[in-house]
Order: sequence, then C-alpha cells, then structure tokens
Amino acid sequence: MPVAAPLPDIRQHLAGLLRTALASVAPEQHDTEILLERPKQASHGDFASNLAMQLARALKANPRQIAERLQRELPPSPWVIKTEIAGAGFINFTLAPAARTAVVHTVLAHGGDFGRGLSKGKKLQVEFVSANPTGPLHVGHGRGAAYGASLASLLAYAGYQVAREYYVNDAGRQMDILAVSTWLRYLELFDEIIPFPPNAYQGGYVREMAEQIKLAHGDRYVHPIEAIMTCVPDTDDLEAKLDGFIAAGKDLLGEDWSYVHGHALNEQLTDCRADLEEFGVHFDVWFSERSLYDTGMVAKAVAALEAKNHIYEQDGAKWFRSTAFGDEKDRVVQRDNGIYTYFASDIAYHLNKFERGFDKVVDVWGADHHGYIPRVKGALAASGADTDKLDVALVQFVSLFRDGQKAAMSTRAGEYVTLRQLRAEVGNDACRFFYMLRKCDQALDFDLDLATSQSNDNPVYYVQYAHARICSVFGQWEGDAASLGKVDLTPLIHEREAALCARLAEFPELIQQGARDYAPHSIAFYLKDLAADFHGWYNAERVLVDDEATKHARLALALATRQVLRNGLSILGVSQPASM
RNA sequence: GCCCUCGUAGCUCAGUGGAUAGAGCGACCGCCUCCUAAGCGGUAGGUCACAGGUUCGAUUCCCGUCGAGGGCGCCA
Repeated sequence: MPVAAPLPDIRQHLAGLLRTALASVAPEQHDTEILLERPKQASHGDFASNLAMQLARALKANPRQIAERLQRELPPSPWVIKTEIAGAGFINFTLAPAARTAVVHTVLAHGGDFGRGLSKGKKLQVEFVSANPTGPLHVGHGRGAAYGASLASLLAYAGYQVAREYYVNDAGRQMDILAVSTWLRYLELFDEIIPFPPNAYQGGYVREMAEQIKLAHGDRYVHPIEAIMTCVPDTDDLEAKLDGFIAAGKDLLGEDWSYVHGHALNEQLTDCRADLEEFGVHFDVWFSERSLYDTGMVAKAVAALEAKNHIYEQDGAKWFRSTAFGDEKDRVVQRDNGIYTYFASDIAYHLNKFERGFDKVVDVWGADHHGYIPRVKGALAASGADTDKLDVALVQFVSLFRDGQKAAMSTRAGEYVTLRQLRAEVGNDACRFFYMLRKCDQALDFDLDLATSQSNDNPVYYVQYAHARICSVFGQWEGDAASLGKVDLTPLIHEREAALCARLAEFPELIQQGARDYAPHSIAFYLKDLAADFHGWYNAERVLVDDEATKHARLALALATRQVLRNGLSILGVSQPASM
C-alpha cells in the first residue's frame, strides 16, 4: 500500500474505535451492533454512527449525553481529524484527507478487481429467460435477459461461483403447436390449403421454416387434406381442433413428425441463442426439459411424491396435495390421458438443480408466474428439499409504447416487437442500460419513440461520456499511466475531489448490497451518480495543469474513476467507448 | 373473491428505521479564447396515496382503506 501507514478498512476502523468507547461507557451493552452510515450531507462528516440512540433505551439516558460520553472515550486515530455530536445524538466522523483519497491508490492497485468480493465458496445458479423456443424473443424476454445476465455478473463479482442456465421447454404442447404450424404452412406451399388455425403461430418465421423444409425435402411431408381432416373434430373448441391437427401430423408423418418438430425447435433455439449472444447474454447450460423425460426423472419425481403420500387420484388424474404446503388448491401432475403437466417436469427440474449441489438457486420469472411459486416450493418441501435454497426473482411486465400507443404483444399472433428490432433501433448498450433503470419489481414502460428518436437523452451516454472524456485526457497527456499508482495525493483538496473519492469508496459496499438484494439496477444508478460527480469535478477543475504534483494527483483520480466506470459497466454488459 | 407488485416533484423514477427526502426530463436564469457543451452551475417544484399501530424516532416496518397494473387452466 503506497500510503505512509497501512490504511485499514476505514469502516471497520471506526467501528473498532466505537467499540472501545462502548466497552468503557456501557460494558454490559458490548454486543450492541455498531452501524456506520455515510451521511447524505457533507457537513455531517464522512461517517455517522447512531450508537448513542441505540443505547438510549437500555441506559435510560438522553442520546446526546450518551454520545458525549462515547466521544470522550474514543481512542485517538490518525485517520480521524474530527468527531462531532449532532442532531438527535449522531456521532459524526470527519476523516483526514489521506484517509479520503487513499481509495484512489486502492483502485489503481486492484484495477479490474476493485470492488470484487472475496470468494464466498458458494455455488449459485441463476436461471433466466427460459422462453419457449416457439418464436423470436420479444422485449419482455429482453428485460429478463438483461436482468438475469446483470444479476449473474453481479453475484459473480460479489464472490459467488455462478452458473447461468436456460431451461428449454422442448417437450410440451407449445412445441407441438409450433411444429404443426410449420407443417400447415408447408402444406400451403403445395396448394393443400387448410384454413390456418387462428390459435396456431402466425409469425412470418413459421412460413420461412416451411420454405426451408420444402427446399430440403420437397414434397416428402405432403398429405391430402382429407386424411388430415379426419383427425380434426368438428367443434367450436379451437384448442381441441388444434390438438386434432397435431394428432394428424403425428399420425400421418410417423417418424417424420420428429423431423419437423426437431427442425422447428432447432431453428428457433439457434436463433434465440444468437440473439442473446449478440445482446451480450451468455449461458453456461442449456437444459432440456425433454431430457428429464428421457432419463425418467419426471416419472421418478412423481413416484417419489406418491411414495410419500403427497399424491392422490381424482377424475383419472394424479394430483399433488399442494394445499398441505400453503398453496390455494391442489395441482395436477399427470393428466387423465397419462401426459405429465409442465408442473411435473418442473418439480423434476428443480430437484435436479438441487442434486447438482448448488447452495442457492435463483429463478428469474415473469411476474405472471408468481402464483406458481407456492406449488413449486410445496413440491420441493414435500420431496424433502430445502426450499430456502430457492429464490424467485419476479420481473414485472414491459409495456411497449409507440406513437403514444401501447403496442400489442401476442406471441401466437406474431404481433410484437422483437428483441432484435429493439436492439437494432436502440443499440445494445442503451438497451441493456435502459432495462436496468427500473428495479425488477417495477413495471417498465418502454417508450420506443423516446428510446429511438431521442436516444441521446439515454443516461447510458452520460455514463459512457464520462469514460470517453477521461480517455481523451489521457490521450493528451504524454506520461505513463502506470506511474500514477503511487503518486502523492495531497494536492486533492477540493470538496468535489473528496466527494468523488467517497463515491469510489462506496463501490465495494454497493456490490455486496446489490448482490444481497438481487438488485443490479443499483449499479446503473450508482454509475449515473459517479458520472455526475466526475462531470462536476471535470468542469470545475482542470486536470492537465502546469503544476506537476497537482496534475499527477488529478490524473490518478481520473484514472481511478475510469476504472470504476469500467468495472461497473462490465457488470451491466455495457461497452466503454474511448471516444464518442 | 383470493394472491402478487406498485402508489414519492408537472412527467418518468431512485432512496432510506434517523438529521434539510434525491436524480433525469420539462420550465426559468447563467457557463465554451480553456483537457469532448452527449457537459456544468443556479432557481422553481413535495401532506413520500389516506387512516391507525410499533418505536426515542416511520416516507421506510405492521394492520386497514382507497387507487393502478398483473395473476388465479388436466396451458407453458
């Protein structure tokens, strides 16, 4: 450490001073928690403690008097130049300048690891997006992707070993509907015109897949309308009709059905994966729902619940007694036709996650799935798993506004703005950052007109601009940035410089807090504040001044600021341009 | 009806058991001979939805009311 004496963690240091005073003033209260907060106002010093107020009740004394007694017993410290009693009984600490600016050296010494938490020795999984691969991702999925990716990065940065996972629903009815939609479009290409079901997938990408199949295999999958229609019931029930088309496909195509099905799945999954990679969202594992069936995990999970007497039969179906675990009604795990429900495979999936040895499993779900939590936790509890290991982060809806009108969003109707379109219009950086400007439990109104036509107002540019400005300064300075690591910082005397240093020092605490609360949005807000502190300072004080000592100290501060901007932006998956 | 989330400045939203509740946009007044004006400084703007409770202290925690959005399928 380049300072004269090793700088302790300043918060711990102050807590130690207070503990010493506490032992002297009220030894019987030695286990009182010592809290230190950063006052909002500079006039209240660098740190404040409410210890005296906490003790007021036990000591039956006025908080201000207790504070004065504590203040008298505080050991002297080279890092503290002033303590004050203020307000209702706060003890305010004002730090020596060297204690304030020391963070600059710390940042420069740690570089890209500044703020990174020590390894917690815990394995953690974040599962997110997990959209059905039945069509392009839309802006709602985009929010889940941005949130999940930023959360995973944040948790990793905080010291957890993080695995990112996408659960692929490749086994359910929705995939069958996509397959049959593709097949029907394919038949149209051979003038086997069947009125396209309104509840099948309408999007243009379905026609494209049909064209591909025709190109590759010609008329191999063509069957006459009459044969198909014999499988389709004459009813007003659209879902029953759709199931009839699916049955026809499976019947008539036989083995070939799995080709059509597989082609559609593969196309959509490949597209989805590419889309996310372009968005800077990476997954370690793409977990197949179907694999749970193939390996018998679903049947095994249900059988295990059955063995523990948590399953009963009614109307030919098997029900899980989730009411015994706080759910509002029991849930079907196996339908009367023998087919397992999505719920059944999800039980197996979560048991599988737990078997993989994660200390914590985080599911990022759309808010519309909230009613699903009690039954999943119930099934896990019934299976003997530790439900405290499962956390669910609910992400609220995204409403899209174009021309002041709320845009329609329907996957089946194919009427929605895709994540791709959004990224093309707004740009990846602005997209990622914009998504992080709301906490996840807040509904997000995404105004396309604002995000596109006025994209210069997007706060991401404000933050990136701070980074670019610093790069520009270093482009004009002829010295070696590596030499700044041990430079003398005493020329940093202005209030703005102290404020900027304090902001930098907050970063490691912010990481831990954000990780604890699953709140990556706090990083985005912090970066805005950091950029504001920098811009304010930059406008008030010139960096490249004639005085060498001052210049070097300011360069060091600028460099440290750039480093923290980079560390924060990396967590959010936002680039750090050197010029704009 | 039951469940979830939300209600903070004109608008969009942060935030917190603690001191004078913050930012952006919008409004108004200023700042480039000077490291990027995608910037900065200043002014105006608030009953933190409402009513109780816990607390030395509540915008924050708890209960209720009102309001907004969402969810309640042998769909996924």
